[in-house]
Amino acid sequence: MRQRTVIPSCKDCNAQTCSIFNVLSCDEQDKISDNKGGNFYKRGQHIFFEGTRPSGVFCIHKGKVKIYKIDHTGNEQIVRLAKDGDILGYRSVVSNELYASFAAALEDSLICFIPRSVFLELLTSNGQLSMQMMIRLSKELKSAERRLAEMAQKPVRERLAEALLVLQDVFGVENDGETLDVRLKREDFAHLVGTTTETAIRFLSEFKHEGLIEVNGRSIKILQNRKLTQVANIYD
Amino acid sequence: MRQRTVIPSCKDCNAQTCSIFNVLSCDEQDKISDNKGGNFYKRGQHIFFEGTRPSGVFCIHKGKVKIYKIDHTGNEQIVRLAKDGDILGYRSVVSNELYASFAAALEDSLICFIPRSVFLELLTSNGQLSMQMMIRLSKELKSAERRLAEMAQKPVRERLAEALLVLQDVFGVENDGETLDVRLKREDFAHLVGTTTETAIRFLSEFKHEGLIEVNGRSIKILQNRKLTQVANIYD
DNA sequence: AGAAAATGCTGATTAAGATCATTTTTTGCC
DNA sequence: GGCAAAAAATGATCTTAATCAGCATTTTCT
Repeated sequence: MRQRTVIPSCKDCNAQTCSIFNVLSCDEQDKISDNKGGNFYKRGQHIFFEGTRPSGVFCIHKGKVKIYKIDHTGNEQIVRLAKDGDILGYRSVVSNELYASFAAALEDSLICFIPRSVFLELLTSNGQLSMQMMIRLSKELKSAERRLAEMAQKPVRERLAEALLVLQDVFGVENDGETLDVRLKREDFAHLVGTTTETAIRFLSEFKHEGLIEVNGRSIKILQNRKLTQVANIYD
Repeated sequence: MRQRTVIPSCKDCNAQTCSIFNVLSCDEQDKISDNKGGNFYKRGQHIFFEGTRPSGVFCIHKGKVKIYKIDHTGNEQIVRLAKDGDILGYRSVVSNELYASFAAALEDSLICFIPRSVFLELLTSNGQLSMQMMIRLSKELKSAERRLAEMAQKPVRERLAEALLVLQDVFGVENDGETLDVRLKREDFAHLVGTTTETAIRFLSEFKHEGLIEVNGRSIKILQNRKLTQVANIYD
């Protein structure tokens, strides 16, 4: 029989320090630890499905996740990315709605699960936590509105350049200081940028030929941060 | 000398009943009334500007507002619409950032102004209000992510059909039960949908010829709700 | 390790929508 | 009410990116 996944306590969780839960008291952390579950998700495995009812929030102990939508023709669009310490599914829990997106692991991930009731109780009892939650939601909203506008205003080449910088920002780089610490399929690049796989491939090659990035299969080095920012037409 | 605009008290505000402030106690309402300002904005007038620091939140007593972004080429994209009872600028106040968008009146509007400190104080002292705020932010985030995906996935025709239904939903209809209770320029339709004015005009004419809508200058009647929903490819 | 399947790449063609140009109509203003 | 300016409408052309097709390479699974 397969061994049960070891679920780390919140107290011992490195991710915790950079999550919105870092404002919790020891007692409150214990409350989560005592009530939470956890699961190991293989790369590609779904964490939740659009249209289903959330029964709690997920907290990524270690891993990388994409949150995405699929339209009626089967076309995918990634709306958010998440990593260690990030929470998933909180939007739907807060507004008491069905999931509006899918979530799937981009790499093997260990993800905890906090029941809805426990999460909501903390949210109503701890003002600091609810403020953190509002700030989190506000920043996500800002990011979503920005992307929504860019989707209409910027051509694919610019959006792809920005996506590379976003990936660098969100997932960081490996020890060499320039290789993106995430390995996406070309398809996922396309779904992130909002284009087709072929077009994503073409512009990635273009960036490679222009010396902006170095490509080695799915591993990508960002060589010219500054220039890529210019290509992306980012001012802020 | 021009007469000072009469600022209505929150207690007498019809809009209040459908705003997130409907959870406030009488004392809390008084606190807002005592500290708030107010202003009359002519159609087209700006309410706030991207890149500036918010010093409070706006609450629409009566009026219609667009929140939009402008890219480096001067192209506009509407990210949100607001009406009586809606709050503006709360996203930036909550996350303590500069405004990420512009806001301008779509019609002559009377808009109150609640200082940042007063708003934040209520938000930290009233758990119900902060929960309302989280729910509001969650729903806006859902809407923004939905639009972001649709921007990538749906052609202009479908997005325009959806925009018409959104306008109906947000601003409602006039007494005849089918004329949209908002008069937008074709340009604004384009900026809402994420296309050019010419393309917006062409598809509006198409809908007119197909008998889905009736157009009379800027006044638009939605004749076939159901069919428009089909054109928009909306399933939910 | 080797086969099957999935992914990546490239070229040719097509389609959607942007851009440009011009005319007509409407709106706002004195 | 009339006039200038703005907005709406329409046609022609151009551009971007999607689609389709075919082959190469990498991954995954046994």
